[in-house]
Amino acid sequence: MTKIFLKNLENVNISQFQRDLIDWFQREQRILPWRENKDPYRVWVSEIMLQQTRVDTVIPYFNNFMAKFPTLNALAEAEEEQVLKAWEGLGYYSRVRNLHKAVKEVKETYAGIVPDNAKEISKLKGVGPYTTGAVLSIAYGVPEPAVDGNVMRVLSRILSIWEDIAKPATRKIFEEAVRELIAKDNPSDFNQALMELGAIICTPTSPSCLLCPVREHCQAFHEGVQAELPVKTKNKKNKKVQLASAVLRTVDGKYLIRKRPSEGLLANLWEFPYFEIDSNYTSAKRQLNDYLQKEYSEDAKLENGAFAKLDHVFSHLTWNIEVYAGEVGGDIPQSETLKLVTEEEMQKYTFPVSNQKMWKHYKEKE
DNA sequence: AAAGCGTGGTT
DNA sequence: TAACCAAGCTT
Repeated sequence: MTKIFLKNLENVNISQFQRDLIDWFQREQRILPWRENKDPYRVWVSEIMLQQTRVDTVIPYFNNFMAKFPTLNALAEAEEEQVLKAWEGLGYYSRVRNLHKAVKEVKETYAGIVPDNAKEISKLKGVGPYTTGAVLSIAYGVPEPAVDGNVMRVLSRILSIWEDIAKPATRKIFEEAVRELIAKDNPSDFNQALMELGAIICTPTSPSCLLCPVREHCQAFHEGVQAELPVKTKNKKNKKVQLASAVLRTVDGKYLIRKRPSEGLLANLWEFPYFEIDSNYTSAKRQLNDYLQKEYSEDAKLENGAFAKLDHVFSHLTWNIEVYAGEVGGDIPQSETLKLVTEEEMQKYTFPVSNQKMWKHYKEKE
């Protein structure tokens, strides 16, 4: 495996490649809020937010997050509830729980200074191989690889590497390639330039090779096979799950919400109670009614038809949800994970987008 | 190694 | 529409 790309590296004029790439980045890079300075905390937060998430989506979240938690210590001292709320709608919520935990660790163990070496920073929760390299190179100028999907795509084309980038083991091949290619005098711009190139020129479909600053170094371009790279095996189909959920209101206008478990899907977020439908049983409404009466209240009463049927697609499964409205008594025993709240109080809690969709339909129905 | 983990945009 | 994607990490 190693020999494949080392052989191809012989075809690259490395110092010229570095100059062409970095010159282009310094000319053409996008103006982004996390590029205002190289505060390691800001770089770190941006890298976590950008995991599997588009730049345009991240920008407003990043600005809001920095306004609320301007420094590492501010985030470390914040309440979990506030931190999760700042992430609401961004997805992959374990990212922010891990970040919060890691920032506390840095405050306690490293006096609030983000470690500047791989050994220490990679031990932090949520900091994997990519984020380690990104923070070290961008914030501290350490020549470490930061191999994300962009970098694998770009280098698979430049070096004509045909390994399957969907396989975890493949990342190491690209890390070794970057170690050979990286500009030791400017690893920050070099790593960012590889990613920027992947984001705006060397795109997954129809790359803009005629605008590419390094096309003369690109073996896939010379062979005309850029459209066939990178090699990436396909994902499996999503599993579909049928759910019935209920917006339950008391006579004095409070709504029943519950907190999800601290691990797994949408951990620690709040939601309207739901139930997974057993298709071998009777109607969804009957099942939901039985479930609600058993779990929460003897007198939960559902309206007749579902007021909404909606699909919510996750990365690995799809919820098909029937949503019912109903009424409950106000004497339900509340706890840390079960509450009756007014519409206004609801704003403090963090809900997944699936729940926000239900609420939107509910309000439109009224 | 492979599966679990969100969301919104594009094709 | 369904599939695929977008600056991955954990278990």
